[in-house]
Amino acid sequence: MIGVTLKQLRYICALDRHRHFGRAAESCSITQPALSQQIKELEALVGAPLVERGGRAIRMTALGAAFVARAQTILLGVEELSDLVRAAEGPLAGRLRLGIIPTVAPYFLPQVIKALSHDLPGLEVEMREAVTKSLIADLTEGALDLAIVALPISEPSLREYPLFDEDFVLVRPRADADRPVPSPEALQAMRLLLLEEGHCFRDQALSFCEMSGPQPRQVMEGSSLSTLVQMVGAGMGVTLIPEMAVPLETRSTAVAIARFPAPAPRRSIGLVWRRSNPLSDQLQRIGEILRRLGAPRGGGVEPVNARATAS
Amino acid sequence: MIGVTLKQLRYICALDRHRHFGRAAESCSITQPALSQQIKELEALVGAPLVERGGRAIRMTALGAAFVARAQTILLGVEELSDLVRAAEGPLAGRLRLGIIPTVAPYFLPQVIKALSHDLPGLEVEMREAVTKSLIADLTEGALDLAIVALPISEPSLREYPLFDEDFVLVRPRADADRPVPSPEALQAMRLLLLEEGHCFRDQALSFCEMSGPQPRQVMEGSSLSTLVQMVGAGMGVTLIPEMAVPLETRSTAVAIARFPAPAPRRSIGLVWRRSNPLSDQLQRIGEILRRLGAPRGGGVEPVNARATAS
DNA sequence: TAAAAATACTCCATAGGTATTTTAT
DNA sequence: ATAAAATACCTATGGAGTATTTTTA
Repeated sequence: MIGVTLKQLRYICALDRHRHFGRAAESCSITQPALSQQIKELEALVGAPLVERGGRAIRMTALGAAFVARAQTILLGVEELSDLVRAAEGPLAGRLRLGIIPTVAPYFLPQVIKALSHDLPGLEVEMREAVTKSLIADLTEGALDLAIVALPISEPSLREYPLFDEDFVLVRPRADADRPVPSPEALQAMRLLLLEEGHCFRDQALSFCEMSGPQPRQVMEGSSLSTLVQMVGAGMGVTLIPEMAVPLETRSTAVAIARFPAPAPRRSIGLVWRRSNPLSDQLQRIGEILRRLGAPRGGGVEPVNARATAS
Repeated sequence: MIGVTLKQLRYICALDRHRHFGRAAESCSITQPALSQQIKELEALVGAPLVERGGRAIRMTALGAAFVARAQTILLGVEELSDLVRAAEGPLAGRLRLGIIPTVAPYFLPQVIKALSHDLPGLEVEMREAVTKSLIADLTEGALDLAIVALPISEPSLREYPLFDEDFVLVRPRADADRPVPSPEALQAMRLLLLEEGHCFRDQALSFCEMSGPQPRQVMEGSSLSTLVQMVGAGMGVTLIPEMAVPLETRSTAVAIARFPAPAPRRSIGLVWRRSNPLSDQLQRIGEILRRLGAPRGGGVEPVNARATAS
């Protein structure tokens, strides 16, 4: 493929994303004819069409799709060249694109920001909050440098770095505070409030209750832990939240917290990043800094009744 | 690293290889000032020197070396784009750069060439004979598409495809033809003729004799199996050769062949190629074609005394 | 007929060439 | 003193722009 240019690869990838010459061109900050020309040139080099022009909508040919897939990894490699340069500039500095899942963000992020801005003052953190699947996709595509998620991810191209484990606790109406802590089986009979599809925390909670199958259950959905706790306060059911969420979410609501006896449901929170990222060593240093923070304290508002029911 | 071009990556890699602006430029078919310009431009983009200019000899900086390493994998990816296109053109056609180890080449290659030119007439095979280490290096660098070597290689980035296993046989002076076949231990006491360092066959033979350590032994070296057999004929000692070499190497020499009783020393011959090679499926097809050939027959000149001693 | 891509052409940025100077051994 | 790289300057290719035509749903 002598003669291809990185520009051409960028253009065909943009075209693959937008499926539209005009918009793809715009995304590349060039005009539509310029992009058309380069695509045409690329197809001439390849000797075969990469794009199916069909009036309204365009599609990639089979070869085109395969071509784009490879082109993307090449472009990722090129992107990583700049990370290489940054890595050589000594202590991690510049922009860090950090992803974090919604069930961790509000409770852990403040400490993360504080620790990083203290230990790595040259670092400018760019945040993105999204569910695991979306974060992992962004990571592997190079749109993100680092993510805080629940482990394990088990993606060979990604490096995992555990930070801490934490228990889940039960949130129920304050009126139920003195009742015994329900077993997983008992939980199944109660109206369980859960996050909507896509949140890993939802799956973790479900697996604790052994409700992994698609059986119809007394389940309602909320879009944030905060909402769920409010719903519990309104007497709509019970829910699980991670321990780190306790201080923030149970401040002034009519709910009670109860710990489960061992084996309590738990999750492991950690960092993930591309193994191929030249900043890998620096990212591990960030891991060390964050691990030193330990788990966000679930203490503070540690409710008395929790210990009462547990003992 | 917005703004880098593939040309610049090619140039810095050439400079890394040649350590000389003039010759690097020549290898890229441009003039020295043109290359100097592009390197300078690249260093401006990076914001740091990649090359240490030291009058006579130049060196890469630490960053430069790391940069070149990544650049090479990027360029390999680009090379593979053309393989992708070839793969889409249906039956394997065009140039195939095939490597093969010296202890297999003379005995197996004729059949390989014959089979490939029959089944894949569009294929133009480009040969390179070298020891395993060199072939593997060329494979991973993309200078070779496919290699015939002794397995296993155990390189994660390479795919292995076994073709056949074959025994090693003992070659000794014809005068010794009626003696019993020596045990591995007995072999250690004899003067064993071996290939020079680097040939995997040497190591395999040594490991059979359990002479893997660096103990001083009665060992002499030759540079080809043919030479070794001639030396045996001259009464200088004994040697091992793979079964496939028997017909060609023992035609008119005063040597006798003896098979070892089980467990006889063996080797496994197979293909290796880069997993990332887009031609992977086609290369496997080649594997299927070659596997159908079976092991090159050690028959033909199968010596009588071999069976005599074995029974 | 209307939206979208291709074509025609023009321009300018820049990669690369030649000639020369600077540098380091 | 000499080999090697940098600099100066020029040229030409080709990438990108504007204007326009062609295509097809």
